[in-house]
Amino acid sequence: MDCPSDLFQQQPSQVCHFDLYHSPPESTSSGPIISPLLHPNSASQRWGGYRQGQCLFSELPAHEEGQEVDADRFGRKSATGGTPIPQYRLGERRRGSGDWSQDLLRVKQLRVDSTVKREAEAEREGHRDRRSVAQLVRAEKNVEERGRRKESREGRQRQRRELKLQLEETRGKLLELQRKVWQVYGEHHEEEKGGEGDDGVMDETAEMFSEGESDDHLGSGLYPALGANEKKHASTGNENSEVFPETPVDLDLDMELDGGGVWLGCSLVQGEWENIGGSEKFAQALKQELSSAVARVIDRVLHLYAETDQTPPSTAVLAQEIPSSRSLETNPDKKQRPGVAASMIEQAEALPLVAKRPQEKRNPLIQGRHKNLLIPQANSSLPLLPQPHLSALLPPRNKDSFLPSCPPNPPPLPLPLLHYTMQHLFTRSLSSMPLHKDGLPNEPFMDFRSHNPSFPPLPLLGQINPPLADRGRDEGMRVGIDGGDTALYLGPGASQEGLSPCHLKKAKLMFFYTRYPSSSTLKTYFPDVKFNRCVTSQLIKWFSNFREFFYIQMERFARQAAREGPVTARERGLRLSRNSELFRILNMHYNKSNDYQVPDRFVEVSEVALREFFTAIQSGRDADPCWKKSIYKIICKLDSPVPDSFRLPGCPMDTHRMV
DNA sequence: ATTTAGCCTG
DNA sequence: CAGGCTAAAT
Repeated sequence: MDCPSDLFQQQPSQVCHFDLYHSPPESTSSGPIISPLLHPNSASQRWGGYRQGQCLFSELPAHEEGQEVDADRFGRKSATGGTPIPQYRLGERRRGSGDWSQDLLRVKQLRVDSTVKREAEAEREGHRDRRSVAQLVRAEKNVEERGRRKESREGRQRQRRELKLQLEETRGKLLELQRKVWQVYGEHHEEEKGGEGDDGVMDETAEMFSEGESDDHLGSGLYPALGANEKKHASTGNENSEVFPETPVDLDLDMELDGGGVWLGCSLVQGEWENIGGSEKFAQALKQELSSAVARVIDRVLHLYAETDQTPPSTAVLAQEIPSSRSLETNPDKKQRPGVAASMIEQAEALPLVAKRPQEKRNPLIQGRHKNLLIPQANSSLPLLPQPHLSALLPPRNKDSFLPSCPPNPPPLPLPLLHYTMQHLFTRSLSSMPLHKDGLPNEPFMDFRSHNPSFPPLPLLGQINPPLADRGRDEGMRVGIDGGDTALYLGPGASQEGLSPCHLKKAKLMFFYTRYPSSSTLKTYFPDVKFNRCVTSQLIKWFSNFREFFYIQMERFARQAAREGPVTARERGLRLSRNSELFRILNMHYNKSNDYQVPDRFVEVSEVALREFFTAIQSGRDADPCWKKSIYKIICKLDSPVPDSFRLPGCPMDTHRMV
């Protein structure tokens, strides 16, 4: 199956023009952008029917056309409508309603009528036909004049509603998609190990939508409640009955759920992510698919709005659709679509940040093999966190292989900013999915709680609106923002080609947690960066430089300690006090503004490094040209998960440390 | 062939 | 911190 984004691009013509009177009705049904993609079996049919209805509406007053069809088929009902039926036909009808031959005649007559009408229609389109009966044409025209005026009002409203509906439906689809993902993942998860994470996925996915849009019907507590379906059905149905009472839109949710091919069809085969590395694949695929698909859908719908209806009401409709109940700083950069786009962006930006706050629990001390004799007991609470590198766990080029037709950076669309915002929306939500149960560096919060107790949690603040963050979290998987812990997110809100000083700062802070981030980790933690080869290697290089500095300092101080007196060093256990010169230097380097509290974990890792250097030097191992390698090996195993707060764009700031 | 670590240099 | 380079891994 093709990737959604590709399919989107294959139907650009559907969304371009939106002429109420002249364009073929197909152009009005640009709405089902995503439906056919996600549910190729059901959606096309549904929308086919829908489209037909629209066609009737667009070209003629619906009742008129409908009755003409009826008349053609049954003969009888023809004269009851508003159709300008010539007098003789009415007379005919009175005469012999039961007469078969009369009926036959009438049918013939009606056929003639409809032919005439079509000709009139053609004339309106500019193809004049001399043979048309002048009377009929005139009558027809009168009706049409009236009809058109009505049409122009109703049509416009209807168009708006259509779009609204389409948006609604799209949301519905996506919710279902999320739901499906949850199901699939949940099953998979239970089969495999059971345990943590399922609800986290659900939360994330549910939140992604419930927070992002009108809360009234898609809101809190949606998952995994079964009521979600009914809820959505109800709301969509109501809107439908208001707009198209005769054609309720059946969302075919059950069918879709049974489809089984939604995600697996997106170039993901279940077996592919049923192993450790596969989880990451799956998360990546999920991100890619969802972000591109939804962003495009929203873009297009908005685009249609902007194109077809620039009058204030459209804004109102959309605003109504997506109540921006959050107080936000207005973002001056994002005004390219005043009203519509702005509200969308605001809404997306206002998404509560997914802050999983680490629990302040001490993890068991590991007095393991790295415990040097030099180090007193009191010294080390250093947890050995064997954290295999993601890169080691992933098959090479995994990303390319499972998303063959999806470019990592989809081409820009009419509303690039919005697109970006939506990507962020999904990046934020999905990147927090607890897919890694075994504590990979990419999955911070699960392990962060249990393994990284000493460092004060780093939740988020920023644009978050607390009430939203509090919404609907089961099991305390994610702890919202609570008052004490405040880390601001500052910095760029938009995607960047290159890396900014802000990113550098963030990278340095990240170094406190991970000395050897994989490139996929980096991509996860720099969602506001447009990654390409250059940027990726630059980031890698940064960390390489950080390590270099780190190891140089370690070696320097180890040598110094060895020089100054091994005995003293042994007595003091080579502790790295926060008052020490070494600490000061490290803090200066990685946390220049000193607005972030250096995690204890980093201090512990530094101690290990210092010790290793010290003992290596003492034992003369440093004569070996590659004596450092063994140390590097040790240190690279000590990476800890980066807090979730780093997943957000911009620079994390620990306001605790503000002095 | 590509990616990445590490070293050296400026 | 970036650029160039090599080596190793993939």
